[in-house]
Amino acid sequence: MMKSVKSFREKCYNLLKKVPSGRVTTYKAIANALGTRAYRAVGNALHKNPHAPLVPCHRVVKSSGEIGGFALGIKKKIEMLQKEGIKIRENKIINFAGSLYKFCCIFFVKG
DNA sequence: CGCAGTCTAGCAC
DNA sequence: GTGCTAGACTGCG
Repeated sequence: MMKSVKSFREKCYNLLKKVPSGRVTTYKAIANALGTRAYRAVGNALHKNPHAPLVPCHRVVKSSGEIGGFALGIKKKIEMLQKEGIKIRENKIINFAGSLYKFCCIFFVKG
């Protein structure tokens, strides 16, 4: 069905780009911000992430506080996050709640 | 701990 | 062009 649906993915990347350094977000937050429940679709879009350096897909983690996955490898994702100031133990974020970033502001302020 | 739900992208026919 | 499968998740039992 030739779905010219670039809105979903584009929005995903757009939201992700709004995530500041030293902060992380969850797939749910993105899906929720997009107004959908396709957490997996978000991860899928990020896996194919055409905006690799443009979109910090490594700043996206699971809602459980785990890293989740990464096209280049979980370890790489962790190292990148740690460099940004995020503390990670094994495959889980320590200050997850503290490093977690929400798209609330963009929904209210719509910057 | 395991199953079901939800959406998009890619491959096959 | 249409249909089916897979995938970086989440919530409930």
